[in-house]
Amino acid sequence: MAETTMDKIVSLCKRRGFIYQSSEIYGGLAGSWDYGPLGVSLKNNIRDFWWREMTQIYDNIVGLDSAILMHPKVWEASGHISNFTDPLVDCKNCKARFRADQIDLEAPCPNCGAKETFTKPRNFNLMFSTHIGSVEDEGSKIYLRPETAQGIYVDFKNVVQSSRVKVPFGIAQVGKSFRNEITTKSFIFRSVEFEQMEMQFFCKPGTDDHWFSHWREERLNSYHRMGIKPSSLRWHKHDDTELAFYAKEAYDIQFLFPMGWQELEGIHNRTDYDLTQHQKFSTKDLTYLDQETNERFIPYVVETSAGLTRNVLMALSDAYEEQTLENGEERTVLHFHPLIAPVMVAVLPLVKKDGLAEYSEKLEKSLREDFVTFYDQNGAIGRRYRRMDEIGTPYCVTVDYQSLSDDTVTLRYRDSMQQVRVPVSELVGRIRAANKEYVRP
RNA sequence: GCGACUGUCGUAUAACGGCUAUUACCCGAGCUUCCCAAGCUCGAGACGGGGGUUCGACUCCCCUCAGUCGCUCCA
Repeated sequence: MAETTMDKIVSLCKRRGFIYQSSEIYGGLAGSWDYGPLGVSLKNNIRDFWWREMTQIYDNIVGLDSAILMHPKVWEASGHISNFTDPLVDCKNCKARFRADQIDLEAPCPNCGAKETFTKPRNFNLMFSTHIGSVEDEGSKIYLRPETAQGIYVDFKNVVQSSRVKVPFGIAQVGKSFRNEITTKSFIFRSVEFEQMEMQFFCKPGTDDHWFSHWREERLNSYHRMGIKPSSLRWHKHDDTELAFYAKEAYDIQFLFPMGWQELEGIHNRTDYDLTQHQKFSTKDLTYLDQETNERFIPYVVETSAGLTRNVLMALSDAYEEQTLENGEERTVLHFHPLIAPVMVAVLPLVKKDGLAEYSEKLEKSLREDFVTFYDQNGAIGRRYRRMDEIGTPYCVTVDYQSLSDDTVTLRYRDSMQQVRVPVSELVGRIRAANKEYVRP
């Protein structure tokens, strides 16, 4: 089988309208990407799949959409600001980070004892800043959020008081985040503007380990349900040197991208760190009262944090296949699970004369209520099948002369290329059934 | 942010200090066609951007933007 390279995926994405470079006619902007007609459909489908699982299937998870721009104190409380307003040094040996003004740079590393391993003092300006109002001064400086999680923590009290949730419960949010990355890399894998799908699960201290393993299992299973090859997914546990300062335990789900194993989603036990910080900085009481036991506590948080845009790249990488058919011809096919395929069904007249085109257009319109459809009458039928294969359309419906007399059509399956004769009246049911049984080849 | 390399139609490419910048695939219009990229005709489409050298620059030089690889970074 031909190797799936990033070049091939980038090329397909541009050619077929999945993803373009931002501001391309002006020479492009590094680390920014636009989602074309098929790309936005794929991205929305992945987002909707996640949202449906999290807020509709599971118990006790509610949704939220918090603002991208937040009070600057949020980022002081979270620790984001202190980490870039003060020059920092890293120990190259143990990766520990220190404020340059608080340690002796000539001395051995206080953490691991290694000598002369400090980097030069640097400012880490990972947050984009801007100004509210038309006057630029320090007082009006605000930031674009570098993660969606803080919006959830800050609204914790509001959600508890307004939606009758009881611990343990979760808050889910999908939204854009921004990081002023020093290097952007590997197509859309790391970009300055990206979308996150995060769920913060609030639980009683002491139950956090249970919920941590619960969510680890659920999140990996979710990718299996999306049709991703299990052999392309694996766990990566953060050891002590990789653990963020707020985390008690952290695992990443990694995916085998064309450039190697990379992080797709993080499951982190963030303890009560964030709520405690916000309680301290806001001076508002963020404790939770358990009415049954009459206990008051700050909940622990288990976070599932997935990159939506990374999910798009995963879906493309996982689905991409170049096949050599039995007759020696080549085809490129995207094996998207029907749940996320940008187009569900294409309707194609075998030829475009003798009323076949008219019949097909009418059929295509009638299917629109149930599926995302596409109509194409242009060129030989085989060519149109290949075009649909290349954008990952799971089903093609072909109208021929027999259709005109008995209202049956050919239903052609993308992965197997097999065809069955189906009455038009059974089409929707057949496609729905096939979707339920779908197994990625 | 540092170093090395690379920029020609959507993709992959060819050539050249000087005639209308080559070819294939893709794409569009038409003909043909009763199920998997067939064929024929026609058509659209490119030298990343700016500056310099030169009678003349896609070609040489400088800057810039973008990309690839390695380091760094990824609280």
